[in-house]
Amino acid sequence: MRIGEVARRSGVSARMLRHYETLGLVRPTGRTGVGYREYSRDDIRRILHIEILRSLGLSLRDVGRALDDPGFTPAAHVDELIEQTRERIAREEELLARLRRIDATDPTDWDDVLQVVALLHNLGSESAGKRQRAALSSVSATGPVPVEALVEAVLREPDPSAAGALRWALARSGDAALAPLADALTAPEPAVRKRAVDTIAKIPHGTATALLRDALTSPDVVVVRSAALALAPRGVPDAIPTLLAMIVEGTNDADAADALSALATAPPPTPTNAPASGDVPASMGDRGPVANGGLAGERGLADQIAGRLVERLGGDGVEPAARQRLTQALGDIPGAAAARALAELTHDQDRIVALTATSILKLRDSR
Amino acid sequence: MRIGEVARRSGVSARMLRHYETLGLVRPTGRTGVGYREYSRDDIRRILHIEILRSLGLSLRDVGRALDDPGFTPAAHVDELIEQTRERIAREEELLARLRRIDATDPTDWDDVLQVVALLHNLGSESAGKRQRAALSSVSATGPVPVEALVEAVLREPDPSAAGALRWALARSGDAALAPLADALTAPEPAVRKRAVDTIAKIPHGTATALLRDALTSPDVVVVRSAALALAPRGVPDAIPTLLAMIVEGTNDADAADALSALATAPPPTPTNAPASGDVPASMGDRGPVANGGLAGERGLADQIAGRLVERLGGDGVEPAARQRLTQALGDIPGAAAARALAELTHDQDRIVALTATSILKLRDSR
DNA sequence: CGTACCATGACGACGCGTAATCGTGT
DNA sequence: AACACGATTACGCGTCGTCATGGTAC
Repeated sequence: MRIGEVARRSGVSARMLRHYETLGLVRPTGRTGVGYREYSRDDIRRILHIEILRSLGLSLRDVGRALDDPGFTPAAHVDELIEQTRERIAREEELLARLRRIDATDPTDWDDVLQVVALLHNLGSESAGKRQRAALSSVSATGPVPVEALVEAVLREPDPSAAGALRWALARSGDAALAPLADALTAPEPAVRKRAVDTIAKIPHGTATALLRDALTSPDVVVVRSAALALAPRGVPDAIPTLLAMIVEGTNDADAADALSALATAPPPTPTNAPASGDVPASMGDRGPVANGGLAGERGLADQIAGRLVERLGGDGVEPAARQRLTQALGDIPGAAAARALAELTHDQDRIVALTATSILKLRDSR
Repeated sequence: MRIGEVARRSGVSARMLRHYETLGLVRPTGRTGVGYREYSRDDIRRILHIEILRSLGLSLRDVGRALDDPGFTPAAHVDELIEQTRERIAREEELLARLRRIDATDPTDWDDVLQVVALLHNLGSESAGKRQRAALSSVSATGPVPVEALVEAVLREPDPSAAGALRWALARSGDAALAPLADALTAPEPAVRKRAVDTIAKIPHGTATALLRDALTSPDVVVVRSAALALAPRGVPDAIPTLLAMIVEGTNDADAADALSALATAPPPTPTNAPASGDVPASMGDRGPVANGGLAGERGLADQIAGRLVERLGGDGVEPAARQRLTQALGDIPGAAAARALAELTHDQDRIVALTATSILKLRDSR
């Protein structure tokens, strides 16, 4: 068979058949009188073998060794090919992830692309300072910001300052961050779940509030507590049971008491995404209770919270220390109901509780 | 800054910096008196930009266009890069799968590799005939056989002949096939589960029998029925309830009756992997009941089966057609208990049942 | 004077298309 | 004489290391 037909039937171009010959991979059994190559059936089998080995990723040189050098065994070489392929796949996957990130920002020109890549690179930096600066710079970037990348960064950020900067950046970038953050609430690692809820807590939109309310039903107590602390200043009463439990158990009870107080004085929740007051990184810490002079506070809600605190104070099996924490929390609740309850507590059987109530009432009167 | 320092700080070799220059990507702002390249800060920024774009998979030519040609926008190009990357990944994944298959066969020389690849190729062929021949050839192959590939092939094989050949090959290749087949019993597609159980049914080893017994607890009735049909000739009485139900419901009732009969005459199950009688593809169909002249059959088991059939015959709400099927099944059960039950049935209220019992008894006597 | 740096130019590797030029089969 | 096929030789693609040869900074 001459070269053209071999090419057609094997799928290897005549060019490559001649090239194989120069490399010593196939030498046609014979030549016709005028020098045409004549391929035998064995030659064609060999060509097929070459193609098979090439399809496994062997170079032409290695194909030659595999077919002719008995010392060149497949055992180690196949393992090596597997390892190399795995590495290539890993690299390509990484590249694909970065390309997708870039694509998601819908860049208008290559400068946008460069900015995004630089940002991505800095977010993955070893230095916490660099990561923090990258987060801050993302806000002032001219082009669009890869929100998902920021979310992933904040979820793995151990440094508090960098995490704060990332949360601030995400708070400014809108609702797009909420979907991936919601997913992270069910992540296998508890630390990631905590970071997720703490990040959602920094996003002012109404959708974030709804998400936090969902988080109250999480099986992870840490998530539930953080959600409750964040929901209180937003005027969501669903947080009350968790906050009460925190005070009773003494876990983060000071924050929980602050939150209850904030809830008692907070305006009712805004249903849609209304931006919050603070829009600069200066107020990056936890927002304290909003001091609005009791003008807009819901009287009914404050009295209701006071009632729930009193209920717990009278419950069975509540430890003395817990009763004292509850009394102190009651002191931060405005309104007549709280005042009345404190007055009664001045005659409490527990002397410390009674003293606490007395001194709180003095402070209240002097105010 | 001269080229050496730039190279050190940017990670781009001096060779490549000069190459970039010939391509017009970077031209150093100036040259010293003797012609040394002098790079400015802007030049270095540009070099970093080049590296960033290259890291995204752009060719040097495209990098040039991206940096200098305003008409070359990223929108379409990034999408294209994503698509190309995806394709490369898909190809590499396929390659990796094949390499792993090969590695699993532990080839001693490249001829083994070639055989395995050819087999893999033919197993994936469009032609059912080729697939069948590949399956048959796998048995006579000198080297080791990629059992997992055979399993995957049989699980997706729609052609009965090819499937039969694959099952025969797997029956000869030992227990290695059982693990992946067991996994396939819980596959999402019902057809795959069916093929899996039918394949296990063709493997004679004791481990396969154990697996079939597990399959009796599957939530998939189809799987349970096939398992029961396969277990009966192996002398496993656990199959009885399913077989009875099949006869009552009329689903595959002839096979179920045969299976019960085989169970009544079969030897007790061999606990370890004893090869079955047939070891050639001639007996590729369902094995019928083993005619051993009633010498080794368990008398007790036959009578027990007869009892269960009679119990069903007397049950409430059993349709006439079902009672007739049960009677006929009873006819295939040897032993005194069955004979006695048939004699009683000749006076059954249902005339058809009575006639059936009568004619069966006549046949029995004439035998 | 030594050593580290710089310049330009060129080759090779990897797999393969393409093409120019000349000869054959039918 | 036309036309498909063959042979040989050679260039180019894209990225980059490396080597050779000669000059320069300190």
